[in-house]
Amino acid sequence: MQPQAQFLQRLLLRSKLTVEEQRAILSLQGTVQRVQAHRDIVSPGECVESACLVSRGLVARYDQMLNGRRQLTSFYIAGDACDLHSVVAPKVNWSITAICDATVLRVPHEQLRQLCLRHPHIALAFWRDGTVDASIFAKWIANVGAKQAKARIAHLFCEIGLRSEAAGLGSRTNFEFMATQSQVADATGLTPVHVNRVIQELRAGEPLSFRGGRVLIKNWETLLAVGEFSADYLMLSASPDRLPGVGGMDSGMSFASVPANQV
Amino acid sequence: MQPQAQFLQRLLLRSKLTVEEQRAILSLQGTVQRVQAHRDIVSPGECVESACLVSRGLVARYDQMLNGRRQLTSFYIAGDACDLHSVVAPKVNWSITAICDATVLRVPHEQLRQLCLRHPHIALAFWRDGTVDASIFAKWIANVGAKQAKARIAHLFCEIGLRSEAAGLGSRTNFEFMATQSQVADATGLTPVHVNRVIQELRAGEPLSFRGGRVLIKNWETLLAVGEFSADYLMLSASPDRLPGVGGMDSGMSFASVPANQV
DNA sequence: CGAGGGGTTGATCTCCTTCAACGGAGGTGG
DNA sequence: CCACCTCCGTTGAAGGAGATCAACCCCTCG
Repeated sequence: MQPQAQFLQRLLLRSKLTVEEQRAILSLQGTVQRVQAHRDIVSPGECVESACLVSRGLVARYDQMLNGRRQLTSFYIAGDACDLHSVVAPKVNWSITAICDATVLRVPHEQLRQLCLRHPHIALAFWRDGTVDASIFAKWIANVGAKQAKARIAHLFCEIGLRSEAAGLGSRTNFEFMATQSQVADATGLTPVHVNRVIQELRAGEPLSFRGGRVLIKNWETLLAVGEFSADYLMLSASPDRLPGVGGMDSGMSFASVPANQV
Repeated sequence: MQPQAQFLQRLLLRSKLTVEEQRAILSLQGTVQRVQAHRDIVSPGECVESACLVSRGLVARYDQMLNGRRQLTSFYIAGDACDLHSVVAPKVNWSITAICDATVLRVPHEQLRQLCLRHPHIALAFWRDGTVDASIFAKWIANVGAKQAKARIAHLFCEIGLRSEAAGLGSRTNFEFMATQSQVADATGLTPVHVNRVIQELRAGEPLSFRGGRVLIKNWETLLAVGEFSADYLMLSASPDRLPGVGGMDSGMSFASVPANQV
């Protein structure tokens, strides 16, 4: 599937868009960029001029401390835009890196701007998307700030599982997660050594296995409980949303899904 | 100053708006609500129908764990909208609470929607505002996940200081912060006892005093260093932004500041 | 074959928590 | 006006979750 279609699919999870709006998104032009594992896509201080749509692989945003310690603040899987907010705030002060070999589509801001100004509902969909991001950030604060190691790690796996499923990349109990234990440590604010021990506990206590970039959750309910996980913050369940138009209803508009090849 | 004007002022820190757009924001109608300290304004599971502009006092968003522990995920001071994203995502799954006695203006989503659809640049300003929020969230993850207690607390004080200054509520080294040590603990993922000890260290080591809801920073540079604080993530320094219009430039538009009383 | 990255294990250390108690300020009611 | 309560800040002692340090193994890859 082409990256634009992946991205559209993701937007449609939460936003209702007309056929015309969908076409506009599908017809975005960008340059495909392959990124090696551990290479940074964006670095602090940059003023970026394009946004990145992840089309393959795993990408993460992180902050680096002076002592070298790094803290991942979010993961982005295929279909996610790791950078969309850069349209309204192009100056970044964090890094985005490829966790494993990845492919991204770089879409110039110029085009996204046009989209936003021509199609207000697309701007709102982008904003909504950013809101989900923020909601995940907030949950991570709670995760890292107020939970024990085992719960943090369990929570992370639950999140990635559900997001992968929603993105059509697997099921919540069996999905690819190309991160090392060390990267999980960076995401959960723990050390690799301790992550290792906890993952062994989780393996022993049945709920999951994590090996070679694949997560297999044997007992979803247990893992939910261990991670104190509640899915609402991902905003996946609600039906896609759209603000009622100014003049009244959206009568006469079509919201059918546009097949990806129809561009 | 009326809350709408405070809010506008905040938006103008980062977004450039025409006189007309500014007027539209100033003419928002809402209901003023006084909230006692420790009372919740929004609770998880709610589907809110209005957004809250903080006009006086201190407000915070938090998550509650099953064991009763709570994690604050952000503070909102006068002028901030603690809830703006609810326009595009009205279902909330966290709480918003008044840290001290506070006054908020509740603006119905209906009006904000109208604003967004009639004035695309306002939608973008709102999105930009949400992006700042997200940026702060991300920084908090790094703060809580990768720093020691002293640095976390120092960082928090730096942030609130700068934000207060930007909002015209004091200077970065002398500002009101009506939180208890216990609430600082909830924000930094520490225990009240430990926060107390660390604050004493900070007092002894000169950089700051924090008593009776007022922070006095005696040595800003030291505090920055201790907290490993870098202000860019607040997006305060850059000049206000505006996407270039579709047709071309913004020729003929006025971006002068509208006096608050001129509505 | 050697190098390097990732996973695993054990021993030790430490930052922070937990538990428990006390003092002071402010508010309330007798 | 004082007794009383509650919330907040403060202090001490003990305990624990996780960090740190240092190996070692396995696999892949050049």
